[in-house]
Amino acid sequence: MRRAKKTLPKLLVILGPTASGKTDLAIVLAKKFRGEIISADSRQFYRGTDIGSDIIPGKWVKRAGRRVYVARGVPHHLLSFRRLDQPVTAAEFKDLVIKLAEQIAGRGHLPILAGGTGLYVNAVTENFTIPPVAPDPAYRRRLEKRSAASLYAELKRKDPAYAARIPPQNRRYASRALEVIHAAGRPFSELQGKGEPLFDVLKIGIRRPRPEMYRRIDARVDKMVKSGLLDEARRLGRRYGWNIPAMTALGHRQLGLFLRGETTLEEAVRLIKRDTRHFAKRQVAWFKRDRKIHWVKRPIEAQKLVRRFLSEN
RNA sequence: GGCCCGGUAGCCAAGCAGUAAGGCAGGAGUCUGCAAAACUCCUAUGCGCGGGUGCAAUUCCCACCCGGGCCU
Repeated sequence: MRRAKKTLPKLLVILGPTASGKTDLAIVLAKKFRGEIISADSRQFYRGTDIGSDIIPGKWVKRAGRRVYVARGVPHHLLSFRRLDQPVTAAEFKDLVIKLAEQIAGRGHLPILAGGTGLYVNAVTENFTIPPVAPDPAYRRRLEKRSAASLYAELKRKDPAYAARIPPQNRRYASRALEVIHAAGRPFSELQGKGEPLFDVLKIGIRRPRPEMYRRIDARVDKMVKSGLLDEARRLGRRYGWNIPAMTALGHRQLGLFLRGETTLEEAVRLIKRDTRHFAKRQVAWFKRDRKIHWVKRPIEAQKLVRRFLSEN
């Protein structure tokens, strides 16, 4: 088992709740260890969301015939590469990261996966076997018309094991399960699994005291608003409407309330802060149960961990 | 000084004799193709204070304290 691990490519993962300083830490480590950063923030994939999803400012440059986004001297991947109305799913993300990490390692660089979308990170690091059933918009639309109770009843009949694991009120989980069962003809729970590890992973998490975390979030929201978040939201709303999944992004969603005249600007900003705090709390809950994460408070601690990680062989 | 209204969790607030709705904030979680999403659970032996009347009071009565309004 230990022998098999040796042959795995190394992958450094930087994670933590929003506004915790992941980006800065990832850059420090990238510079120190010749790394390239892959974003694991599900909102940074989309073009035109620079302010709202806090995409690091940089520029596209040509390097060895490829176009690369370089910020603070470090190559970044999976930023602004997709139209807002063409969602990047967890499954697609997983495949993209595997490919990118391979290429980066091939250049002799260290792939650094940095972001706060726990599910997407785990899809890679835990090598999730995601049931190969693409979202079916027409089918989903049909399910949306039904009550949670009705969806749950059907799920209970077709996949009792999965039904037992979710609350009856969660239509989204029930819907996806039914969608998979509908397409694959097998219970959802039987199609989920984990494969052998694809990478030799070091997970580093940044943790801050709750009050500090909340202060940083409030400050960042104010900064975003000053930087033109409202214009960005208006532009995206005009172009894509307010109903596509990606417009549930923090910031754009709440400013949409204001732009549609449903609330004041002040209230919308308050809601962004509140909802971002709630989000950060959920991220913390997600990461908390991952025993593999090494929690650090300062970059220097992370450096030590990475140095040791890279010298193991 | 007199009269009136109000004082219920950190905040807003319903209840007004039968043993404390709800919302917000806060906390704890769930999580395999929407995840910055969706969803679950927890949070007042207590209703300004002290008496009284009831089998029973946050709910009725008396006095007091505090806030607001009106009057002089």
